[in-house]
Amino acid sequence: MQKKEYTIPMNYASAERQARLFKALMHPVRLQILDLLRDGEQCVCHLEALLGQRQAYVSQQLAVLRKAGLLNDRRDGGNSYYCITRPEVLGLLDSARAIMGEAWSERSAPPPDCPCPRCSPSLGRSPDPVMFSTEEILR
Amino acid sequence: MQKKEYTIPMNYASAERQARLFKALMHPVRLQILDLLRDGEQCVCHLEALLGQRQAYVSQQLAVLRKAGLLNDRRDGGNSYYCITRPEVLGLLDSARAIMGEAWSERSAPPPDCPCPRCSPSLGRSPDPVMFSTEEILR
DNA sequence: TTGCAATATGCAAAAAAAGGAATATACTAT
DNA sequence: ATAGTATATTCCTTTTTTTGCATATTGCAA
Repeated sequence: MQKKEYTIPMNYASAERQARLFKALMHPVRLQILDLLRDGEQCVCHLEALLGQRQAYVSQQLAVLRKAGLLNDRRDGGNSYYCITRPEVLGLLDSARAIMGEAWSERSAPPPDCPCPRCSPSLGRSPDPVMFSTEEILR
Repeated sequence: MQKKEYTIPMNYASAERQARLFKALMHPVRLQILDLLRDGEQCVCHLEALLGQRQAYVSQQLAVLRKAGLLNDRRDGGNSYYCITRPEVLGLLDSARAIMGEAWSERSAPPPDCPCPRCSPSLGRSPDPVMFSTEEILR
């Protein structure tokens, strides 16, 4: 008779480390954010516009992802740009979609109304049609 | 000048569906359970022994995974056996491990002290060395 | 400096998840 | 039926997350 082998559970520390990753991914808006960063970095105002969420809210979710080590941020003047540090996580999203079924909608749309210099070099912050001088507004 | 394409976020419903999956995976003990089920179904008492956790606790975590659609249960006499319904989730665990680094320990160990018929056909419930008749115990 | 825009952070109430304990259910054997 | 074993579920308390709101910070321009 052959010696029987018994499986032992993966150690708790490893399980916790993995759980931390999934914990970062367990939030719909955070998943949307990661998905939006697929093709490269985006500035916060852009994400805000695309998601239609309050600024502080988006910033909070970004912070969660950043603290989990999934995002890097880069400051450029007034704007900050976030990008994915571990592109492998995108594979997790794809697997999740495959497992839970149902593809998501098309991935192209009309331009969001986002003021960041990259999105709207003309519109944006830069020239900013001045209609009143500070003095006029303050009367 | 080329028409610029804009990415839209995956719809919230999809994101929520995926989030539900990750939510089920965000718990260390649940990950340990899934890992123990890699090589096929196991009975609850077995899992209990391997994890060193209370029965009710293990049962609760199994229920979470079952309700998330990740586990199937099969009743056989007094015991119930759980198995993974979507083997693809194991890929998620592997990816998570790869992303979070650090391999887990060896996967073989001495037999757990588990009473289920499969583990210990001799030991187990079945023969059960009878030392007293019911009458004797009840006096 | 002052003011404004972009972004981040702190705080508190509400919601959700975790974990313990008791109890319920289902089978088996007597 | 009765008792015992294996497993599931319910209830309750504690801990974490979530999320809105206010405020702080940073950079830039007037």
